[in-house]
Amino acid sequence: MPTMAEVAALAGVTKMTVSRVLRRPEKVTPDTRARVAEAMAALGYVPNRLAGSLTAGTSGLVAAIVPTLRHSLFADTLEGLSAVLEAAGLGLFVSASGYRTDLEETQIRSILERRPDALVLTGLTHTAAARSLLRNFGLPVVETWETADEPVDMSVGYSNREAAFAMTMELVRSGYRRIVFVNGPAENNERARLRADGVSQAIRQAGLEALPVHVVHDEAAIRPETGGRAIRTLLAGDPAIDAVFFTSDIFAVGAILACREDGIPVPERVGIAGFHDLEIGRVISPTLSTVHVPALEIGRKAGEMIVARLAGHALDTSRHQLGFEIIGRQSTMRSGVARQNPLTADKIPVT
Amino acid sequence: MPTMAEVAALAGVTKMTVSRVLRRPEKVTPDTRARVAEAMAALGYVPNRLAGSLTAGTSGLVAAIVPTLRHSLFADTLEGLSAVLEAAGLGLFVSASGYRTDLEETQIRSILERRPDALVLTGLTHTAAARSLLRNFGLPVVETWETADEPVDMSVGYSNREAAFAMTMELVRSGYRRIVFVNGPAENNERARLRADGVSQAIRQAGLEALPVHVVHDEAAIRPETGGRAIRTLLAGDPAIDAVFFTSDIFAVGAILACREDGIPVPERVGIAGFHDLEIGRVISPTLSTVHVPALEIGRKAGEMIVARLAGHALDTSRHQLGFEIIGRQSTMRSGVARQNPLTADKIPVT
DNA sequence: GCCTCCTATGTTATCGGTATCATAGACTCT
DNA sequence: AGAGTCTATGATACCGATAACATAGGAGGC
Repeated sequence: MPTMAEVAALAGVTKMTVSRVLRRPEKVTPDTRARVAEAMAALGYVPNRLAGSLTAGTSGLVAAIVPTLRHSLFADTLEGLSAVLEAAGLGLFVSASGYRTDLEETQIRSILERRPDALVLTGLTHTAAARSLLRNFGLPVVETWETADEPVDMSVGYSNREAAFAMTMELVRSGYRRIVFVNGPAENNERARLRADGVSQAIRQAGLEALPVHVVHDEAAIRPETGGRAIRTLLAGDPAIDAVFFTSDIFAVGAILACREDGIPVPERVGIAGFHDLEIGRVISPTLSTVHVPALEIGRKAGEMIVARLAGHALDTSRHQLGFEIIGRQSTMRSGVARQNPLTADKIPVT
Repeated sequence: MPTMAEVAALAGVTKMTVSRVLRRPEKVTPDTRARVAEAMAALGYVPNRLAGSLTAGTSGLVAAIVPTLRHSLFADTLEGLSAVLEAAGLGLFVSASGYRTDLEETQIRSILERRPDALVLTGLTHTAAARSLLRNFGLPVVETWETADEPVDMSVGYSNREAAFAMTMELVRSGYRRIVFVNGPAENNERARLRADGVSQAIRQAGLEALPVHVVHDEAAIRPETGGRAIRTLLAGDPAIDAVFFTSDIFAVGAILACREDGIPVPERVGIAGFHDLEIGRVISPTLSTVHVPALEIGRKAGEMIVARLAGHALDTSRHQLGFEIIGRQSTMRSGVARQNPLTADKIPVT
């Protein structure tokens, strides 16, 4: 494997000139530049960025930790991030934490050994050790999906509380009166807590009876079947329930399938709403009402924040809140009920 | 940022001893080891792997290039890859090429600068320059999804020809006689060519009339609408067509939706089959017959091959062919037609 | 008790670049 | 023509680790 020294020797110059040809070509005579380029081509020279980064003190690498890649939300975020980073000449290093914060901490540690220029995390739930490690490191960090009151550094997301509030209001507006929210466990999970908050606030504001949140526990295995089981349990326990709002489209789709099997008409007998706006919600019948979340945009924005920070730009955007959108579809669209237009994020009252 | 030298000074030893504590602890007295560990903790020392890699000559990094992350297939492959690599202490570097081989070449070049220990590519379609660059570099390379006759190095995938053949046979078995295959452009695309081959071979073997392949051109924008348009065009042009086999579930789902809108009964009037076994095919009504492809397994296997190679193990598994599965669902299940059980990969005649 | 061998640790050189400062020659200006 | 200023290139040191060899001290054998 040829090194810069060999290229230099062949071109009859020193390493330094070769280095300049690569990173400051305008500082080198066109003539020399050509000779060096020729030598590089002849030897098939590929610069060693490991060595370069060592002196330069910047690796050109951005690391991202997501819970899993098998969820289109996170994949979308990474795609958005990747596009922005690529355009800025930065590389993307990816880790999947499997929703485990302890594992995340280990991963952060091993990631820091590679001296990334920035780190993108998913969610706000990190171990105390991880938080202090990152703070001490002084590395640009973007926490995504949830927006923090006290982020480690920067954050991009949307308001889970407002989104859950808005979707619940949409159910109310569609004529549903006995609404249950199906959520993941709220301990240690800011997102679940905020959504539950938003729902209960909407129920209160609408003057309806607050029903207990139905908690499903196998969050890591987010599968349709879980939603199916949940709705069966709920309707068996309280037949007067007329709408179920799931914290994920995956569950909601499972619920629709279960209702279809059981002959329970959706949206007439029971309205069903989801969260995330996944593709499956668009093709299922009835189509699924849901909250569109800005997955791709979160990634893009995270990338832009990082690029700006690395360029030494202002930090005034260190907390960014993006919009969501309430998508009203068939699964909550009772005929005969007068409805207003679906809400969009900017019409939502800030709570 | 503390360096190894500072840790050494604080612990009253030399850098070399600190280095040993990190990578060969058994070579160091428990006593010294403890003192060094204490010093590392006190300083908040995080080793610099950039520097380590430079001397050690191995970066512990595996790079993967996928067309996009927004397709669950590739995300699944990366997830499988990531899991195996993580277990082996390797990191994952990801690039999205956007289906453009010229961009891929640029990315390969910039990836090589980071001196990864191995590279995972998607597909076999690479520029000549990229191929020779990789060959010269002598880096372990795994080409995924399509299995090559002459891979750059290693490859993992499944047989697109056999899969397309099997699905077509399944349509024949279900009683369809006038079958059209909807494919992407086959020029410069091994995968599309192999699938078309498989279909036409099955048609021939069944003694049916070979209809021209319907080619959709906007492959990069794989969207349901494209499939809807395709089936409308086809049925308008030749009303006797009784089954359409799409090269992607996305298209097939669009076709089902279009048929639903147009009042064309599926599977009675027309059978519809897809490829990939995406989640949407499971929830749409009628459920979609499709070919299950081993996305996650491809990633895992690629990871295993890399780990084995880096460990210096045998190379006898440099080409690996995984199985696929024919999933017969409602969209091709005409009532009244006697059918055998769905085929699985190992029952498929090798063609 | 002396020699050998092993073990824990130290010394030195090096990995492949880049930052920094030095220098020679060309060019401008008076 | 001489002094000052640029410009292109070179020389040197260093980034933060590890490999390879060196060495001191203790254990074991006779």
